[in-house]
Amino acid sequence: MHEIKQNTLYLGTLAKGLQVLRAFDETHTELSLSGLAEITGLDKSAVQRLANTLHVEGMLDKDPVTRRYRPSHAWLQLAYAYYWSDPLVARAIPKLIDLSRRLGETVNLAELSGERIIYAARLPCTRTIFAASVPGRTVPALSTSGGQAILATFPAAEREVAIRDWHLHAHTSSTTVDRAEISRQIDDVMRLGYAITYHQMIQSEVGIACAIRGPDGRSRAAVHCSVSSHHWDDARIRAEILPWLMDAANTI
Amino acid sequence: MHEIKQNTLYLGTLAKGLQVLRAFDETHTELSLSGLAEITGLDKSAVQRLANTLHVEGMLDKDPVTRRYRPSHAWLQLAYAYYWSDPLVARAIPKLIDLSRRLGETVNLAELSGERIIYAARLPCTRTIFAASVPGRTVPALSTSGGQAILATFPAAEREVAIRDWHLHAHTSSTTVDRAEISRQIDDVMRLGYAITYHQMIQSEVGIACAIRGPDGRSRAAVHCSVSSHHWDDARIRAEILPWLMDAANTI
DNA sequence: TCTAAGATATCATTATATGACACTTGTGAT
DNA sequence: ATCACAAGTGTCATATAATGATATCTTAGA
Repeated sequence: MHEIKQNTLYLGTLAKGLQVLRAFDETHTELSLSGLAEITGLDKSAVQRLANTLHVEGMLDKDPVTRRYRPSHAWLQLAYAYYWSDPLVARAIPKLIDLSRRLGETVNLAELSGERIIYAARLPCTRTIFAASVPGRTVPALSTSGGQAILATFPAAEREVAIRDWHLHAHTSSTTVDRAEISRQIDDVMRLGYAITYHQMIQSEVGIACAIRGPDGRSRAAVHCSVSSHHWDDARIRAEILPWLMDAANTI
Repeated sequence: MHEIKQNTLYLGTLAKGLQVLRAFDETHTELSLSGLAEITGLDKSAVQRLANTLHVEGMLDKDPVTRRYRPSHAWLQLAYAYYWSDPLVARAIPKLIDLSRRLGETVNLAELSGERIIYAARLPCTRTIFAASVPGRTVPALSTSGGQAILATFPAAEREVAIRDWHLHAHTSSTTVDRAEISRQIDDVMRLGYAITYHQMIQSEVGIACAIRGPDGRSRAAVHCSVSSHHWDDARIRAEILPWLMDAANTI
C-alpha cells in the first residue's frame, strides 16, 4: 500500500504529522479530529495520535470545549526563525521601511518559491484585504508583477519553459490566462526593467515590481508595491513610485 | 530508556521531527547534520532520517554544496495559516495600520504566550534592529510593557503568581529584575490603564502598551508601540502617543 | 597528498506505529 | 426530556517501520 518513498531514510510518521500541520489554511482555521482525518485522508486513529502529539509538543492549541485544534504561537516562532535564515529579508527590510514611508503605500518583498511568489515581508500602509497584509501568502508567479520581474531575468530557455508550464489560476475576471499575452508582458519587462500588472489577484489592484538581481544577474526576489487603480493612474505610478522602487531593488 | 510520554497516543518520531525544526533560531540559521544532532541531542542516524524526510516534504531546504539545511518557505506558509486562525490579528491589523500612519512609529500586536509575549503583528515605521521588525519574536512578559498591560487585567491571585514565578532575563544592563519593583510597576499600570517601560529589551527603547480586553474584562493581548527615548520624552509620549494607542486598544 | 570530520548507505533487530473495534461523550432532532 | 447519531477516546494484537551500530564514501583542511 505504502508510497514509493519506501526508503529507510523516509519517516512516514513525520511526513503524516506535517500533513496535519498543512491541513490548516485560509479556509480551515480550526479543525476537529474528523475534519483533519477528512482533509489529510489519514486514518481516524492515526490523526488522533498525530494531533495529540502535536498538541503535547505545543504545535497545536486545543479548545477544551469544542475539542478543535488550532495553529499555536509556535507557528509564528518558526516564521521568526525563518526570517533570520533568509539573508535577503535582513537586507531588504530597512530599504522597505524607507520605501513605504516615502510612498505611503504597501510594499512587499516577493520571493520566488517554485512556481509561485511568496510575500516574505510586507509593510501594509493602507487598509486593504487581510490576505494582502500578512506575510506568507503565495500566488502564481506568472500572474504577479513580482513573478514577471523575476522571470525576466532568467535565461530565455528557462523563461519559456516557465511561461509554458507554470500553473495559472483566474483569481479575478481580469486575470491574464493567455500565456502568449504573458510572454509579451515579460518581453516588456525585460525592455523596461520593471513589471506592472493590473487586476490580477484583486480587482482594481495595480502591482509594480522590480527584480533584485544577484551577482550572477539572475533574480530570485523582487521589490513589489501594490496600489489602488482608483488613486493612481499610470503616469503618476511611473513618475512617483517607479524611481524609488527601482532604487530600492538595486541597493538591496 | 524512552520518555515518560510512553503513551500509545504519543508518536516519538513526530516529536523528534519537531525538535529538528525548532533547532533553528536567531543564532542557528543553517545547520549541518552533525549540528542538528548536537543541538537536538538525537542520534546521528535519526537526525539523518528526520532531516531527509523534512527535506523531501519541503520543510527544509538543503544547500547542495555545503549540505546544510535551512528553513524553507513552507515556514512562512505556516505563519500565513496561523494568521487566519487568530481572530485577534484580523481585527487588529486595520487599526494598527491606521495607528502606525498616525504616529509614524513602530506598532505591534503583542499576545501572551505562556510566560512570554509574542509579537504577532508588527508594523515597523522606522529603521530599527532586525529582531524588532519581524513578527514571531518572543520576550519575557514581565519585562515588557505589553506583558505588564496584560497582567494588570488579571485577577490578583494569578497576577501575584506570575510576578513571583515567571521567568526573567536581564537583556540589557537596565532590565528590571527586581520582582517587587515589577509588582509596583504593574500596580501603576492598573491605576493608569497603560504601561510604559524603559530600556528593558534594548537600550534607549521605550515601550508603551494598552491591553485589549475581552468581554470578560481579562486580556490576552495588547497594542504596543516602541519608540526611541532620544526622540520622545515622557510628556510627548503621554500627549501624542497614548491617546491614540488607548483608542486603538479599545476599539479592537 | 594525506587525514579527519562529516555525510551517506546498509542491515538485522525489535520497538513502535498501526487500524480495527469497542466504549464514551456530546449534539441536535423529535 | 429522550433518543439517535456523530464525534471523540481508549485498547490491543500484529507486523510494519524506526532504530542505531557499523561500514563506506565525500569533502575540506593540513
